[in-house]
Amino acid sequence: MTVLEHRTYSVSEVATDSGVAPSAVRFYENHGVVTAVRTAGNQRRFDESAACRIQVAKLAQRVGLSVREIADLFTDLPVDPQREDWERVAGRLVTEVEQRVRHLKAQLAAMESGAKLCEIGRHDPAR
Amino acid sequence: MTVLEHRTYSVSEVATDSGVAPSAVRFYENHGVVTAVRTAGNQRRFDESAACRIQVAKLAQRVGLSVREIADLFTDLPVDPQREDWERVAGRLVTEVEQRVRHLKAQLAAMESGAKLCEIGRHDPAR
DNA sequence: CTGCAACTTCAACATTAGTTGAGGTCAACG
DNA sequence: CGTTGACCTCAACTAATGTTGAAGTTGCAG
Repeated sequence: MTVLEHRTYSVSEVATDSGVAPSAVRFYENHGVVTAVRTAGNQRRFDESAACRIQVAKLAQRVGLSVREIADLFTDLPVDPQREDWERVAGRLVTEVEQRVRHLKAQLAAMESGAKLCEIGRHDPAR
Repeated sequence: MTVLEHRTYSVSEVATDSGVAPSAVRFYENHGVVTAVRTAGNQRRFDESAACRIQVAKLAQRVGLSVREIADLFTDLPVDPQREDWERVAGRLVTEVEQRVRHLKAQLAAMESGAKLCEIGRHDPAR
């Protein structure tokens, strides 16, 4: 039973596949969103999941996560992640975002029902 | 029937009431998140809604809106906004965010069901 | 092999979202 | 009416998220 070596991808391939610039791919590697191995000549080689990570990263940024938070989210994504690994990460991402949306809604609701429309937890007496 | 002049607030009052630094209050005024009138001596005076706008702005940033987008969201908030004005703005904010979350979920779902776990709309032939 | 497109690093630049500090003015308490 | 804390503007700085360009290296097609 051979260990089938999946093919690798260069910076520009990952860039094309994920829809970002090559410079962004390098940036994401520097910040732990994707990881790469190096060739003998020091060039980056990514696995299949790299483009996927970057696509997810762009989606996550759009709903308020920082690059740091995204890298943290991916820390327990194994090399060659399987569907269930992606499902777990996607689930955690959605949970986090839904929590932020719940917080948003709760605060908005509190403000709308506040006496002066917007005195959430303030009420400093002397004024 | 007198036009009851609601009291005004200084930069540091708005800062305290909204939980940000005075420098941020000035920044938000420069970027159209809040508006101010000026005293004879050129000092900013805000209405009650200023602290509220900033609180909403911080919530909105947390779910991915830029300062520009937030200022745009507030453009049709009248002076001395009433509950229904806030409800309209809050509704638009929530709608926008929920749209982003729907997009996130849809893309994640598409990626999870994709053949190679992550080839959403790419499939370039020659490779 | 050779040549050239794509790669490397590094530093500088751009933009967004603020903060800090200098130098000067205002307002309001006593 | 004077003092003093809060205000004003402006410029410079920070940090995050990238992009651009210079100078040099690699890898692959022919």
